[in-house]
Amino acid sequence: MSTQDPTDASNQVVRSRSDAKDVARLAGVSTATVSRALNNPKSVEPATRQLVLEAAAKLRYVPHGAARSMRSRRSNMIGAVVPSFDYALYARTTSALQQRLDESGYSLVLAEHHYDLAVELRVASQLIERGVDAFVFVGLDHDPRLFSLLEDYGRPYVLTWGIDPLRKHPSVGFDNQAATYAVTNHLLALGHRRIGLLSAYVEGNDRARERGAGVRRALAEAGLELNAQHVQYAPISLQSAQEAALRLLALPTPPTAVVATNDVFAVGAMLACRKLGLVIGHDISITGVDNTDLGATQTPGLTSIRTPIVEIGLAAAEQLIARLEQAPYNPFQSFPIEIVCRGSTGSPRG
Amino acid sequence: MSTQDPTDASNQVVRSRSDAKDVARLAGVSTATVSRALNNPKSVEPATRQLVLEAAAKLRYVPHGAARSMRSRRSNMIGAVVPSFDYALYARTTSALQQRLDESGYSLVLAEHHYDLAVELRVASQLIERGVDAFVFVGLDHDPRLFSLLEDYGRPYVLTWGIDPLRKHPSVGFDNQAATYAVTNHLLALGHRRIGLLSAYVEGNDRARERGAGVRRALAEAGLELNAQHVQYAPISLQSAQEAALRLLALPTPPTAVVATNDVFAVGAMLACRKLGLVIGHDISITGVDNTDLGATQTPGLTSIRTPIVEIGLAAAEQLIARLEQAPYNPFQSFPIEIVCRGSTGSPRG
DNA sequence: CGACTTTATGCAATCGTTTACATCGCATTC
DNA sequence: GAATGCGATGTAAACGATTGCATAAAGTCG
Repeated sequence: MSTQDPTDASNQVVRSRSDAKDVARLAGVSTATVSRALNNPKSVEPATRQLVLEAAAKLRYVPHGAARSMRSRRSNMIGAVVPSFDYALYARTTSALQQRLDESGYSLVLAEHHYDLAVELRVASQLIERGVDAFVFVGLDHDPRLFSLLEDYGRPYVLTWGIDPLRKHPSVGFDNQAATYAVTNHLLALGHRRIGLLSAYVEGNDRARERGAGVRRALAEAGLELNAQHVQYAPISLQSAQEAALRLLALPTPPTAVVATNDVFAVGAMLACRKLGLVIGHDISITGVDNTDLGATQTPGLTSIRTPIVEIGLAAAEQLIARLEQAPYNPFQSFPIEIVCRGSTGSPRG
Repeated sequence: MSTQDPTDASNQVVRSRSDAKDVARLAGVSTATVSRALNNPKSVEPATRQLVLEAAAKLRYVPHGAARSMRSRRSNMIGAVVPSFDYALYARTTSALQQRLDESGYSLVLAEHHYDLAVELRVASQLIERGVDAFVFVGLDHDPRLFSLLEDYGRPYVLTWGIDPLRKHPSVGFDNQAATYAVTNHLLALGHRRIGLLSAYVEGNDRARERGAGVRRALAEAGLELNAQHVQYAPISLQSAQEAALRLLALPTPPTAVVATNDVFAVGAMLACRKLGLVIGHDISITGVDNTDLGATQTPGLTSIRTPIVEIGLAAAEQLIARLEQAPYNPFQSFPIEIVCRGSTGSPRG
């Protein structure tokens, strides 16, 4: 447990890195046998295998992955390209992904693109250079050249947080439109008629676009429509969400309810309301999407949609592992979502 | 922007991966020149360089990283081993780390150990196998064999979120003890005498240990001591923090203030208080550490300590890049912290 | 018991770069 | 104008595994 141990007994053992040749020599076999004993145990005599394992352990042998992947054309690394994971959602999904990959001996290489599809293309190319065997991307919107690249280099991939409606690209996620459709209907049922939308920029972001569409569809079905003034876009941060919400609330006839396309925006809106002295759930209703701790712990609690944050990570990992190991897999997986009602929504005043 | 583009014009160009030999042929030079043109531009004639770059672009050449790292013994990958990044803090630090690394052409390989130092050792070995050039670890507590391994394989590393008091291991962070020392003094100044501690398990977690020590030191200097009953340990999650806080509050003489070793615990405690109908900031005071959005957006806002979450990631990246590029670097970097007072703290009742 | 199969192992080529060394031409200097 | 040096380029040998093929030993069968 301690950080220090200057007299570590292991000093007497090997100091510098040893290779397969060293192990082979110590075990009295060829490097071919070392390789087989380590990677394909049943292809060598159990006794030989034992010898090799002992030699490897004694020499603290760590195989040279670059050499392996050069020859075997497999690196056992998976690349994940996310918009940003200084964002609880993607961090959780990625964490689940990493855990599942680790169980099967894969490592995760990570890159962010900060909602810039050109950057996404660049980092994906970089990850191909690093030799990753397969990719996880977020969302359905991508530069077409990304798919060319993946095809050229024969890298399997899976899109997450949405299902490709054309069933062209393997994807795991849920129905983003249904999420906001559900909360909007909830607000309509409570009697709201002037509903605002607080959204992420939709350029290159299908999730935001679909979530906006869910609101519009619900309103349309109620014979209403989304007033252009009642829509505000912002970058994903509490600060800018708060500012956007303030703009919304400063209108001559502000909305009585605000649908935010995610919990961060919703909490930003809550901050704005508190600043203006509005009582959330009475003077104004607010909903989020993703049901994060951030929203759930607010006072009052944020009405939101539980999305399959962890499930997406696990399913993506499983699909890619199956594909890499030539096992059967389900290319399209959609998870259910569910509304979680809390105090941030109520009937409009008067 | 669209996901689909079946008639992508790029179809007519190269389909499968091309290597340096192809580029050399097209440019009319040797592979050595290709390599030099790409990696060490000033060592070739500008005109030649141009030729190579054009050929590379035309063929959509992506170098084979494994081959490169095999020969050059450099992979341009950095490994980060964190306890968990389904935890806002580490996710933010890692995000900052990734961005800074990306700027300099490095990729980030990520692993989690979930507070198990044996797992940490295992994944570190796995990352060495993947060929990472250097490592970032969280905290000062590690298995001594981890350091042997790093030494054997000559991999530079930096510890984060704390400064090695013995100045043995390069480290960037801040004084964890000072954080809780500051909030405890704040509470003492407000008149609190019965102060409780809500902490993560300290085994293998120097941050938690130091933060506990900060409370004890502040109390000792005030002639008080931490009642053993007033200390509760829990895994890092809102749910378990809430449960631990309820145990604390159920005591015959519960503390009038609770110091939590991080914001998640603090917010868990707030949930517990709300459940019991206690008015936070009046009936009871609560403090956190790390000044996260989660705490800042609570009602009332959580008094906390701003810690250098992003700075740590940037400094770690810069240190490692400097070391890998033989530039001068500062192995020990300590950042200041500062108390942020909000409504969750006030004078004790009566 | 001989021919044929199966199994375990070794030999050596191979993956795609980088880089030490050799070479060549050209400019500089006396 | 010969000697020298230097910069740009090519040649070919690495880097350390995996794996196709060859081989030897052991097992199977009529």
